[in-house]
Amino acid sequence: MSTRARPQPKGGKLRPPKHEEHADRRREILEIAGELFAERGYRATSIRDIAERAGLLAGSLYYHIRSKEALFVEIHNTALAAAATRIHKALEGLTDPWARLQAACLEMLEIQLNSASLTLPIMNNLRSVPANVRDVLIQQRDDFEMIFRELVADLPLEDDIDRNLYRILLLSLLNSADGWFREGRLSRAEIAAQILRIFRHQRHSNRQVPSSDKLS
Amino acid sequence: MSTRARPQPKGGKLRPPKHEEHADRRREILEIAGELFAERGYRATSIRDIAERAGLLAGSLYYHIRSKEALFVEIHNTALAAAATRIHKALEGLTDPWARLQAACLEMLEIQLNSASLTLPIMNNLRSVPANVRDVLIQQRDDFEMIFRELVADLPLEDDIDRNLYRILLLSLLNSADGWFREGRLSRAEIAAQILRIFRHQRHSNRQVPSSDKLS
DNA sequence: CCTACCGATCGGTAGG
DNA sequence: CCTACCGATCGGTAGG
Repeated sequence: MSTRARPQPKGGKLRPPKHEEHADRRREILEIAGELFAERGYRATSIRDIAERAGLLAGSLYYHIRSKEALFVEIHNTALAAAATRIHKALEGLTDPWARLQAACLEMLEIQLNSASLTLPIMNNLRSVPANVRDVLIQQRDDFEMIFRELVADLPLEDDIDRNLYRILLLSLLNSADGWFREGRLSRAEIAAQILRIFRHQRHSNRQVPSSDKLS
Repeated sequence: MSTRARPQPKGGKLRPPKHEEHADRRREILEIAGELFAERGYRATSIRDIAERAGLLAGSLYYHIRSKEALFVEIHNTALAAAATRIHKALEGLTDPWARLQAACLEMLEIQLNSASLTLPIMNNLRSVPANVRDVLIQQRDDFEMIFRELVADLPLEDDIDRNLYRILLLSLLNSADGWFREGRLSRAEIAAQILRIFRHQRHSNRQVPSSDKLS
């Protein structure tokens, strides 16, 4: 009777096993919860909001999840992993360090500005999360930042630029994109290009034209 | 009996009038609430938290404030006004556009990283605020951004840099400073200098040497 | 400024 | 997955 509302294929062969159905339902719930957390933040999203959107009652959610905190941590991890995969894919085949950085920035923008799927912008907004949970999340974010650490390490930056701060500032911009982005004026690709125009500093020349500059 | 705990000067002349005492108490409450909002965000700060820190009971707060929302709006306004004043003061006497920008950045950093007084970093963290309140706040923030609009307008930037986005990115960095700043490694002044090193682009030359430049 | 309370909502649980 | 709850906490109010 729990499957009352869902159409069932007649042949037993076509029906997936129970635990698979259950895993699907769980994934569905994670996705819904992810959207809500991304839209409203941790605290402003109630367990009842999630349940309602998933079509069940608040108490029933606990058949699928252990707690609100565990739910959030799992979503955050999934989102980080998905984001890392997307960025790695976006870098495939690119060798020029500036081109690689620009591609990574663009992909980060797409990720942060798309709250539609599990690959979502929860990376900010951590202040609404209980302190104990936040500590776990921040550590996993550090792992994720390794990608950018390597990207920045490859840049031919002037010596007086602190690469650590450079990376932190860049990531801070990208992670808070949904706070400052306004649809319409500039495309995401144009914004990525602009960001790179600002962050692009080379040891000797500032433009593509390698000429006309002398060393320090 | 409401003044029971506070020492009272004997002579009537030394005691401030009732309405002044009351205004003092109110200011005290605003300051306390401001710190809490800055630390925990709007939603995570309860009226009872504020009351406790101020030494009274939750219900009694409503003798001083109209509502939690009104309290937050008032604090936000006060903070923005104080920040604008501080930045204007920091710019006094400076004429070089890059020096002015750097001074403004440093002052913004100091403001954002100091959650001790009413001049505090509430500018971020707006997602935990109810939507209707947020709209009011964002508009007043726009007024505040005018300072940076002018600072950026004065910069001798290359033509292919979008000054609007340039300002938005810079402000986003500064406003989220308490999210990425780590005490210890670099001083605030050093960070401001680094930010300027990144955001400094001139039409023809990239260094301080004023020579060897021709006008466009 | 306190006492004493309101209705609403929260995360979570027991028992089926 | 539902019914029927729990204790805790929320913003806010009445009446003094």
